Amino acid sequence: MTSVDEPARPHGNGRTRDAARTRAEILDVATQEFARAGYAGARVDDIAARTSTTKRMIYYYFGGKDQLFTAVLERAYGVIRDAEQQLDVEHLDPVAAIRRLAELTFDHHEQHPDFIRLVSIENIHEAEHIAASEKLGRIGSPALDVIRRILASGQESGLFTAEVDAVDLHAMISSFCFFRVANRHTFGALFGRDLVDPAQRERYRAMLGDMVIAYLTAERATD
Amino acid sequence: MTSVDEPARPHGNGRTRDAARTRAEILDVATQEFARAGYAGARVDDIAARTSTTKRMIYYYFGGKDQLFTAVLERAYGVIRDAEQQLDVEHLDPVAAIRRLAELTFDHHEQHPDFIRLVSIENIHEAEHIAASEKLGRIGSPALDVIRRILASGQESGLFTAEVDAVDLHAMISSFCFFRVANRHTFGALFGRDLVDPAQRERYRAMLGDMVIAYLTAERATD
DNA sequence: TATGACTAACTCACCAGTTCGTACATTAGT
DNA sequence: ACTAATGTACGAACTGGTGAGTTAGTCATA
Repeated sequence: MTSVDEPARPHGNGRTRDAARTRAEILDVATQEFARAGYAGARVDDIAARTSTTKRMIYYYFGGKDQLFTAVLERAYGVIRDAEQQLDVEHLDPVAAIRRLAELTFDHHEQHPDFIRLVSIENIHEAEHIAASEKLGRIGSPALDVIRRILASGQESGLFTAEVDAVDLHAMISSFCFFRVANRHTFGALFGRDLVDPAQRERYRAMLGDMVIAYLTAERATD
Repeated sequence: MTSVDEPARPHGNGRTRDAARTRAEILDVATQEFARAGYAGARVDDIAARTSTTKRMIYYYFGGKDQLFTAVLERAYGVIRDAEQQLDVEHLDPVAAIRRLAELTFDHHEQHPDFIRLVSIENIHEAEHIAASEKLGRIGSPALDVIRRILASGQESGLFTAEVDAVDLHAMISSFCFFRVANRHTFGALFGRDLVDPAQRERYRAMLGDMVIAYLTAERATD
C-alpha cells in the first residue's frame, strides 16, 4: 500500500529529516484512515498516531484536515489517470479496444477499493474538496480521449450504431465497475451475493464487456 | 418530506403527547441529517434541534445514534420495496417489461437522492447497520421476483440470449441508476457534465433501457 | 362523573471523553 | 548563523450519552 521508498536510516534510533518522505507517509496513512471511516469519522490524532511523525507535521505540511483530504484525493485521482495513460489500444479494432478499456476500468476499481471509498465520501460532501483543488480541476482523463477516438472510428465504419458520446459511455462503464466495489456490502447483505467474489470475477468482467459492446452495436429502429 | 399527519393542536402553546408523531418526526429529520453529513458527520444535537422535541427523546425512542441510523435505513429501504411492489408488468412482453422495470429503478433513484446517499454511507460502514437489523435481513426485493419471472419468460422464448440471473441483472440496472445520482458531484466536477440535469433525463433513461435490452437480446457467438 | 393511581411521554441540566487546532520550544542540516 | 523540519503540551469547543425529575393522558372504581 505504501508508495514510499524508504531509504535506509542513517542513525539507529532517530530518522533523518526528510520532508518528502514525511509528507508521503502522512498521505499514505491518511488515505487509509479517510477511506476507512469517512471524512468526519477519520481522526487527525489517529492518523498522526499511525505515522512515525506527529500531528503537528500534518498541520505543518497540509494546513488542516480539509486540505489533507484534498491532497489524498489528488493523489488517488492521479493514480487512475496514470493507469489510463498506460492504455494502448491503437492497434485494436473498435470492439476489442472498447472491451480492453472497460476491462482496465474494471481492474483498476477492483484493485483500488480505497479509491472507490474516497470517491463515495467526496460525493457525500458534494465534491467540495475537488472544487477547492486547482490540481483536480484540470486533471483531465486520458480514458476520455481514448474513448473519443475509438467511438469516432467505430461510428464512422458503421460498426457502432449507438449515438453516445465519450462522456456518457465513460459513465456507463464506470457505473458498473464502481457499483460492484462501492456497494459490495449492502448488496451482499441484502441479496446474499458478493459482487467482488474472486470466483465470479471473470463472469462480471465479461458481463461488462458484453453489455457495452451489445449497447454500441445493437440494431436500432430506423426512425 | 414529512410523512406525519399533524392533527390540530388542542392547546395553543404545547403539543399534545403523541409517541408515533414524535418518533416519525425524529426519523424524518434524522434521515435528512444523516444523508447530508454522513454517519459520523451527523450530530445528534443538531437532529434534536431541528425537531420539535429534545435530544433525550432520541435516546428514549431509539437508544442511540447507531440504532437511529438503523431505523432510518429500515424506513428508506421500506419505501423502495413498497414502490417495487406497485410494479405491474405481467401484461407486457419481456422486452417492454424489463424496460419498465429499469425505468422504475431509474425514477425511484432520481426521486430519492437521500436514499442513495444513505446507501453510500452504509457501504462506507460495511453494512454493519443492516447486519444489526432484523427487519432488513428479511426485507426481500419484489423487483427480484419480477425480474426472475420476466427473465425466465424471455429466455424460454429464445428472445433473451444472455445467460444472466436475476440478481446480476438487478445489479446491472441498479449500477447505472445509482452511479448517476450518487456520483453526480464528482462526475460533474471532473467531466463538466451534470448526470442529473433534467434536460438530459430522457436521454439517460432511454440509454439505460437500450443498454439492458441490447445486452439481453444480443447475438452471441455459438460456442 | 369525580377521583386518584399509574405510566408513557417529555424536559432540563449536566458530564466525561474527544477532537481539531495552535503556541512555543527545539533540533538537524547546510 | 540560519532556516526548514520536528516535537511537546495544552485548551476551547464540541459530542454522545445520562440522571433525575415532571406532566399529560388513561383507566378502574366509587
